[in-house]
Amino acid sequence: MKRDSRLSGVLHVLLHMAQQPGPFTSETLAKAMDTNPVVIRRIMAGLRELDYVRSEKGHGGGWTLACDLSKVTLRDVYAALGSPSLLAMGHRTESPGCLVEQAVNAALDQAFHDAEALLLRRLGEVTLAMLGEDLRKRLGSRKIQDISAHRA
Amino acid sequence: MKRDSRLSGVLHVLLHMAQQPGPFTSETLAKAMDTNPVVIRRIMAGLRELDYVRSEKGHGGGWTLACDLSKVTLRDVYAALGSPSLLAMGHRTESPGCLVEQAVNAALDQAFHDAEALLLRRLGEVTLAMLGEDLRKRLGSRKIQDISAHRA
DNA sequence: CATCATGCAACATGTAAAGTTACATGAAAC
DNA sequence: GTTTCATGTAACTTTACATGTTGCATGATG
Repeated sequence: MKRDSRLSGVLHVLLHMAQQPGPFTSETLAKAMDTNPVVIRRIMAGLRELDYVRSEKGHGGGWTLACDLSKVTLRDVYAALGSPSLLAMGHRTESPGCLVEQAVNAALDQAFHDAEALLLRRLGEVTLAMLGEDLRKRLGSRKIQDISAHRA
Repeated sequence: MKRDSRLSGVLHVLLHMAQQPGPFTSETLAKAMDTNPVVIRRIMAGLRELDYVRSEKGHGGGWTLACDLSKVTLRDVYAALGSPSLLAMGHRTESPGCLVEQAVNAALDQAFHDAEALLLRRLGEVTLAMLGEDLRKRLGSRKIQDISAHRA
């Protein structure tokens, strides 16, 4: 199954934006992510809706952070993407008239639900600020890498 | 994202097989699952590899259970399918030369790994025998439903 | 040897993310 | 005001993968 990488992608973008001021154009961000500007706009649209970022048109326009990074968790970002399904597995039918199917679904649902809940809890425990802090540690003494120097 | 339903499907088949003796043809099982015989053969191939089921050709042939249901867990069945990815989300690149990407991946991996581990643990706690027991409870006083009477 | 069943390869379909193209909208620079 | 830059969005193409389908080879039973 093809895996959804929007969460990873949007976090990457946000973290880059947190490293330097100034608005970033979709094109700049797209180059850094090795993707297309339209894709950037798509995944950022949900964040703008929730006022996590702001976008402006015209000269000097682009994307700007507009939230307290210590107040936004990875779960919030996930929700901003529309809460796509987390699990790669599901049932074949949603209305099981067959008792065998019901028994199977009950067992799987239990496990799936627990895993999903744990995942959401974990995502809710990490803020963007914490991610930024972790990044700073990784950077160590090194200079902060300019986004334009992003290597694919 | 489209969700993989092979685990649900194969469990459905196994549980049906546990309800009555005799070999089942792929066609019979396929009708019960409202799918194609070839699909049945595909998902059963992995189980045969691990000797959970046996298949025989020719007249009177078909699929037969060949394991102790109290010794095979849902996790075993999952593994027999080739351990397809459990989570619907992943990273964009696997070799992150970018420190930002590394920081993001580290955070997500942590959460993903925990959820995956929990899910596997849960699946490992349920045996096919337990599923069968649960099914018997659901059946209650009702007669055991013949597989040929399976309603879609 | 005819029939039934699996084994398997090859191809078709459905779905969703990801990528692309095209054009409209609005803001700043000149 | 018109040119330039940037987002907004719809429509389309591509890609990946589960699923569905067809055809034929293989082997077992009657």
